Amino acid sequence: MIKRSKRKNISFGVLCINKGRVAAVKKQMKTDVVMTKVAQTFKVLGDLTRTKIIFALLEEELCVCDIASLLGISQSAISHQLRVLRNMSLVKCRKDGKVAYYTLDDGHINSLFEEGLRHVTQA
Amino acid sequence: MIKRSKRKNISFGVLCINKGRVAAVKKQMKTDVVMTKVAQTFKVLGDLTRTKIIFALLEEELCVCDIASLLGISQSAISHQLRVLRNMSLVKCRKDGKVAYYTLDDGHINSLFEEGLRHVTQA
DNA sequence: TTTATATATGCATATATGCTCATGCAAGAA
DNA sequence: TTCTTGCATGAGCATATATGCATATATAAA
Repeated sequence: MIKRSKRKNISFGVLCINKGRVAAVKKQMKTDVVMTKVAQTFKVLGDLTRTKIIFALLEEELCVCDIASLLGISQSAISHQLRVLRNMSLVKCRKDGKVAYYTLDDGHINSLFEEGLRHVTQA
Repeated sequence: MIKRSKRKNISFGVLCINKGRVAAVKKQMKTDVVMTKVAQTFKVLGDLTRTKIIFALLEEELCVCDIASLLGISQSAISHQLRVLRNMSLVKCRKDGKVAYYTLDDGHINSLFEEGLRHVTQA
């Protein structure tokens, strides 16, 4: 049996192999706040239901039951996800009587989403 | 007490309020396969550790322990995440002896990532 | 008023996810 | 050969997440 107790995380003792490169990257690295926001933005777009909602709202202003009908997903599920998108300020809501109409609330989402589509549909 | 048993999902019976809009969106809607790929791509980018890895590799070719050192995250965690990125063909690996060097394996990721950064750092 | 409808939301739950720990494995050093 | 090193990976755990159910809320109709 090989004893492993000696090594553990010596790589953290050595730190890294290419110190120059690591230092260079460290200089360019954004703050944790910025990186967290970037990750959060991608994460919100990283769910099939929300992806479809965004795509739909890219085309038309729709109410909750429209979206539910379009995607074949329960009103509850859509409502829950719309809240997530609202909290991220990606969609906004307009009330017309009992009906809640949703639209995109972020110009950048278009280009971001289309960039994602382009990535997937490339050769 | 109000009885709710009568209604349930009548909204699915009615289907939707704006049939025209829904039909229009349906025409434009991509296939589930495409939408799933889009969502998966965003999901992979939607984790802080992976976001940082991508950013780092945008700047330099790095080995596993470089990345671990740079981000202050264990070698194991980095390795696990690199596998995720490998499985999505977002990074590729070059072996130099015991050392595994990683680079980005997808030109589109640059623009996608920078679009995300732009989204976050806007006013 | 009472009833119906469109949406929102708290709770429970099943599944997914990210990390640590331990260890496997391959390449080089001793 | 044996030991060390850099990386990969499976198991287990703790947290996160997406959805269904039941119900609350608000608006409108009857």
